[in-house]
Amino acid sequence: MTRTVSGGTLSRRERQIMDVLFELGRATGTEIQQRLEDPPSYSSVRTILRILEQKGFVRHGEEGLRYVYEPCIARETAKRSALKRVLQTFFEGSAQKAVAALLDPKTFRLSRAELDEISKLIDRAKENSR
Amino acid sequence: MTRTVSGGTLSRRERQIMDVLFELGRATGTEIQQRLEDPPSYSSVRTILRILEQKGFVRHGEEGLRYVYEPCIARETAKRSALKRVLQTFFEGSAQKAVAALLDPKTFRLSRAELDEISKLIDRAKENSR
DNA sequence: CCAGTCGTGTTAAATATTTAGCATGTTGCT
DNA sequence: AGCAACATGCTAAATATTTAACACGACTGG
Repeated sequence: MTRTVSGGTLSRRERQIMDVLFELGRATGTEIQQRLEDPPSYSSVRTILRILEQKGFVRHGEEGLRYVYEPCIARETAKRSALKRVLQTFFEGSAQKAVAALLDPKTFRLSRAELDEISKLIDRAKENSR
Repeated sequence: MTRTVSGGTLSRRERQIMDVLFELGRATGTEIQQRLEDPPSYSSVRTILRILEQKGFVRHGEEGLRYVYEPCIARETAKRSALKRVLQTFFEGSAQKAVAALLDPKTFRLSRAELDEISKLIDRAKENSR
């Protein structure tokens, strides 16, 4: 079985760090440290980064002097699997229900323009569903 | 600071168990055990349930002989905060982008009827945005 | 050139998590 | 009553995670 990032395989800190990396795309140890809650020492952050790298979730490139880290998994893939997990847990697997929640004005405010955009997407989806 | 379930406060198993509980609404130790990946002994599951209860994330009622557990946090609240987290991490905070991903036929297949339903929701949202 | 700064590698200790074992109590059945 | 089945409480050990300390090399400014 493939270890998946969104799956429960990661420890707490590991997940936090992965989240930062997905959010930023790529980041140095320092940047990551700054974004963590209850930030530990820089040294600790690097340790976990090294572990994540060993596990194959992260890779680094050298940029001048320092390392810049990024996730090994395509953002798209991670996105999808994160969504799937939320769907499974909270929306009985139904994308429709999730969309409904996203449209709920109590939670998220969408501008008129955004709503129009979404309308277009739906029309397009309807095309394809024939 | 309030400890939030969707926040990174939980350990791996704790999270897995919370996910099951959110999915099922309420469940016994045995049911939870069955749904865990790499299920540990029943005994272990109960230990973590007790910890979660101590931390205030879960409560139990006695049902006949056995305990039935459920999350302390309203499903709705948990839903919203899970969505927010995904949005923040993967969609630059944009609900629109998330909806787009949910409509992507590569990932989720929505029936014609569902698409129509969503259209209605959007129309309603447009009403409110005036 | 030399001291100071910055970044990394390695290692080991502290802490948290996860696991399971055993004692005990209740129910139901023969 | 006595036994088996099942559930919980408590406790301790095994394992994983998290943290930081120290050593070393590269670059920088005086």
